[in-house]
Amino acid sequence: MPKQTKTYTKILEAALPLFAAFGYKGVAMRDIANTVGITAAALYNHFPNKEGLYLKALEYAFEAQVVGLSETLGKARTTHERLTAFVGFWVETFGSDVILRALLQREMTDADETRLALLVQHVFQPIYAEAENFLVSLSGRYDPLMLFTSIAGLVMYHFETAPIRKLLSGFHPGQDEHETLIKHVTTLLELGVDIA
Amino acid sequence: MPKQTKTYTKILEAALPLFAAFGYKGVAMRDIANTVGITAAALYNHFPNKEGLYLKALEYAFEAQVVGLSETLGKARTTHERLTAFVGFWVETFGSDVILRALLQREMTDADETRLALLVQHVFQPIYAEAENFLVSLSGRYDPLMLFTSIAGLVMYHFETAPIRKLLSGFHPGQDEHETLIKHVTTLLELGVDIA
DNA sequence: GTCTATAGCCGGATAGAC
DNA sequence: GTCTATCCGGCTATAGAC
Repeated sequence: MPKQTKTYTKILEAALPLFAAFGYKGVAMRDIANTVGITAAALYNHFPNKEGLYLKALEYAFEAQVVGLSETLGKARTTHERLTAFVGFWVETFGSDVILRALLQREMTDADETRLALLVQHVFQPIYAEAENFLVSLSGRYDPLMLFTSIAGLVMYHFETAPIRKLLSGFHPGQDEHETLIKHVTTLLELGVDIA
Repeated sequence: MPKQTKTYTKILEAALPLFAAFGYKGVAMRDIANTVGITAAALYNHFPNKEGLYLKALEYAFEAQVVGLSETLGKARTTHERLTAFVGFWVETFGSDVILRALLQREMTDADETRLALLVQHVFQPIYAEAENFLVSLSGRYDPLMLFTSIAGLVMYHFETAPIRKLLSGFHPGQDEHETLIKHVTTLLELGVDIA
């Protein structure tokens, strides 16, 4: 199983959108092979089995996704800027990459031990580590991990519920624009609901 | 296909935890049948096919889940009490019912048109309709649906990320207690991050 | 490294006896 | 309404030629 062939990468890149859209069981080895332009049997020259292919595809999708957070946080001077940068990071990272977001969502619902560890190692732990100081500096009032989860959830749930909100009575397309979302979340975090 | 037999309900109740845990494709008709104590063929006396069974199971799980929200909101006198009640509603409804939450999560990632409509009709639209006035009264500053999504996300993302957070460095078991979560979310909503 | 062919298994669904 | 038996299609994975 040579790892650095061009085909190897082509397979991963063909597999990712499929797994993201239809899930592990929803994708057949034939589907991936067809997309690449080879037969299913040829896949086994590069990967031991379907499970192995999927795992490598996940790693490939997740690695090097967290670049730039500490830079972005460092550049920002005021707390307001840093908060906006942090919220913006979530919105841009997962708002622009539908595949990454879908994979993440599927992994969270399926909750396989091995793959969750991968997800933590490549995505959540690095982000959390870089953000922890900032989170504490934001407010000593809150548990850092809970605040982390809350900010992430504020952003991510808007994406997760997008197909649902389209059907709700209060929906307006403008709600899904990145700029609007960033502003909404940062304002809510800074000012709260502002009970009179 | 008689609908009111006892077996009919027993099938749905056997199927729901299976679908919640393993997803639509992860559950075989034989699995459901075995759990009930009949054979797979017998299932077709009650449902036209697997898809039909799944749809009825979803309806069964979702209907009458939204009881009590307007009562709860009505009882609360101060805005603080109403906010706590609303957050508490999310936490209790979905925090105590793992199956309901898993089904919801799976439906949101798979995003089938027909089933999303079901979900909106039975779950989200009723809650949103009952909460809209309250949301506007909370703060005129925010778009009601965005605020609705934000509050829901604050709660739900803590549940969704539970398996992940267990592996993160800042984790502490107390973070998963309902009381802690309610307090965290309401405080965050009322006061924000409190930038000095 | 890719192909064709196929083994072997599993899952949905039906037929027909009871 | 449930059973046994079975069909059929789809899927993973392997064997072996090129």
